Amino acid sequence: MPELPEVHTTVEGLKRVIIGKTIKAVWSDFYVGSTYSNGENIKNKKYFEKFRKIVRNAKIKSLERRGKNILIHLNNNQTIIIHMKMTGNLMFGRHLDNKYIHLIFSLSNKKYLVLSDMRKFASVTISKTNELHLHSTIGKLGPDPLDAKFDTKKLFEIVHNKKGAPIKSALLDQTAIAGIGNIYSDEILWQTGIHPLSKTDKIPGKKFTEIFKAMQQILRFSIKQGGDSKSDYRNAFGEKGSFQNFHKVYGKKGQKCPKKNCSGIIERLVVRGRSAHFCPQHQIKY
DNA sequence: GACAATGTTACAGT
DNA sequence: CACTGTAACATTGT
Repeated sequence: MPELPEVHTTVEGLKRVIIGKTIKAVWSDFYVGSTYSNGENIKNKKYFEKFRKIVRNAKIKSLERRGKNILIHLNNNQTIIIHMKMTGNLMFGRHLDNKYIHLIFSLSNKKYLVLSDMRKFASVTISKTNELHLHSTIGKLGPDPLDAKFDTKKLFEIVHNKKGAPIKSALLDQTAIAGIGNIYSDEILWQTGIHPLSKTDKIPGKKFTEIFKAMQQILRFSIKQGGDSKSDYRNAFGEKGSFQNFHKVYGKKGQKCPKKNCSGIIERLVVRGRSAHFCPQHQIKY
């Protein structure tokens, strides 16, 4: 599913083809049959009509990723905010070959920007560009794991201070660190030998150097692979990524731990309602 | 027809 | 108050 590397890949792909284009028309059936009729989201028909008026004839100025959100900045001080959630895919010019498309922007070059979403969990909202910091989710996002200003010290301050919380939950908390989801949190903890239920304030300080390194290395490696397509992820051009071929623990329940000289069998447990995959042999519970 | 999938949030609990 | 855990919700394929 789209986490930081997948959203990054989508945004970089779209940058190449939609910047400078004008949005000529917008179509959506997201609100059809939706129970979300009062939401601040285009699943609410009234909100969609307002959204359509604002974006029509606006020019796409730039694109940006914040956490797992795609921001499309327009030239009228408005920014479209798209969160793909589990099965969303934002793609360029593929509106005819997919029955899960629920949002279409017609662009000035006769091409299309489309949002495909089998589960229809995606959210699409709009905000004034200079008021993004007030947006309900964007405004609360923690620092980005790949931000040049982010370092081990900051990671320690943020995560170690979440007293009592399991490390798995802390990594998934978008207000703490923005962009890590279930796949990458499992992989980071496997790599660093930390049990997902370890309390953040019990993990030794020096371990955070390892966590920081693993976090950046794994995310960067996945970006190089074009993201993870174990689930439904496709990039802006409908292509799969290949990080799923390098999973060490995610989705590997019952299999032998791939760490050298480790004989553990991968287990799965539920933390904060989410599945956590780990090796009970080499991942230590602090 | 129950269940699973995951990010987010409302709410209950410590 | 500050913080965490839990349940529920969005929806549909299996």
